[in-house]
Amino acid sequence: MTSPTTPRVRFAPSPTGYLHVGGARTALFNWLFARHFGGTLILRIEDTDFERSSEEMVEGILQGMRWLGLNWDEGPFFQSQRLDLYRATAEKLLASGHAYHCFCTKAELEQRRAEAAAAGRPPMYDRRCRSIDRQTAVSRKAAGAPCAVRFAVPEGGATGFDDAVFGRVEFAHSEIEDFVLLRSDGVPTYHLSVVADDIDMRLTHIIRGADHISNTPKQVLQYQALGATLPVFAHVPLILGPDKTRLSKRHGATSVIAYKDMGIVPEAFRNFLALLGWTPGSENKDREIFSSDDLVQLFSLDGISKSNAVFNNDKLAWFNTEYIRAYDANALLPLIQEEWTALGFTPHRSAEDVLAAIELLKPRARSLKDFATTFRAYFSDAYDYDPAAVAKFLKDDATRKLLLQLSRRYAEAPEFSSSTAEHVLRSLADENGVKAGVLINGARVALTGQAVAPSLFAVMNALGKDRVVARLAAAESIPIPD
RNA sequence: GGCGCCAUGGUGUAACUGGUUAACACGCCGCCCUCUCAAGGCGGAGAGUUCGGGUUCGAUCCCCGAUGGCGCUACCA
Repeated sequence: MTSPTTPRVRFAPSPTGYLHVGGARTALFNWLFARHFGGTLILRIEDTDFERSSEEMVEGILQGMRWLGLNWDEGPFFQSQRLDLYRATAEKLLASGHAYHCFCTKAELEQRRAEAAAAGRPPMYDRRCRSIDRQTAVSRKAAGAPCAVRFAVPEGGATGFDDAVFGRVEFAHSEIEDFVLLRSDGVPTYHLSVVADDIDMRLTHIIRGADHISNTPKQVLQYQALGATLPVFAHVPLILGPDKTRLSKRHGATSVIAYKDMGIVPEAFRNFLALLGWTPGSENKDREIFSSDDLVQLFSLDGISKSNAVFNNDKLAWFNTEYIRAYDANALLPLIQEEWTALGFTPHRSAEDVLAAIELLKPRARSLKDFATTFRAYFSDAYDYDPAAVAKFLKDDATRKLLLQLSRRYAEAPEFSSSTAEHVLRSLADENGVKAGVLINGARVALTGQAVAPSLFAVMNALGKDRVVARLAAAESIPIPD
């Protein structure tokens, strides 16, 4: 037996230009697993499909991982730069008789597939090139005949593996076709490059999407042919859209960065994602909020569920409010600033006032976006009045007149605080036989432009005397929507 | 079509190796609080565990079948 080794895992996306939700969850699980055991996470870019890959395309993936706080220990490695390894591996398989040259052209294959389908036969490769003996194959190749390399799947029996999530899974060899390892242009297919790399990188656990379950026997066969020890496979169920079909653009955002752009806080997204297809055990069943450290400590392959999970935006939104609320105002500020600059908004208040306003508002924010949209009036004097709010609370001329009076009283008052502000307002209402609520609601719209805000006197306190006086005085000139 | 996997309220999940009024969270509804809206507090509706057979004194849990969903079925990954 070998000495106990720390796990080595990998996240191996293909470079599509962005990190999608499913990939992010796979990355997260690998990261949690590695961190839990003090292991190593390797980032590997599977870019053997040159048509669709370029080095720039990886930036989106890195960006997504950084946003989620997922760091890696080795890489990124690019498969496009490791071609020699794959060719050598194919050569080994060829030499040991586990693989053979195939001279069938793509067109021929397609035609035979069509015929098979028409005849109701399974559209598998008919293995005709398998009978060409090695000598003639080599000379045909040397003569310039283009050929691919296929794996020779054993005739009878079955190949299986013990999945850490799904348990024993087996496939009959009759169901596995002689898959291509090396294309005729010498570029490896996924089936070859994953195995060659996973062996070369000494990975101990393969944690990846369940869509790879059916591919796994093809890989197991190669491990065996190569005499390599099998890693532990752990397939993670897929993430589905609300209609229970695989999550795609149709369902809205699939890119992780799109959620950042929606004003989601990374901790919220990570927490949400972690709980999609995994539970930290029944001891923690009444808890939903887990810090990064909690997740690392609690993570285990045992908690991974076998059934696919539906991505639920409402739940994500809930996590987001929880996290925004729990954030320290100082820590929230840079995230909010990003929103501001994105919208070309500049706050006109002192750093201290900005922080105080954030403190006041964060318990009611649904998204970081709120700070740059509906909460503008707390950070700048340039804000808009929501027409619906004006129509609801500020259309009455008498109310506007009273707000003007209120403004004067505040201006004349010796001191200004939440409690004195409230006292002054209620007295004015009493004197005029008006309900305090009328003035309160009107003042809220005048001060914030919104019908919805924190407690009015807390708002006044956050705004300060001068702004309150000025904005109330301006109430009269707020346009009334038709 | 073939092969594989999965199946607990609308959603995410609990329910120790078969014995629970099937639990929690999101969402939804109502009430309280109240200056608005959230939040918060309280309460409620919503699944008898996809369906049908077994095994068992007893099945969400074990077995078989059906149905449904998903995945794979490329010289894509």
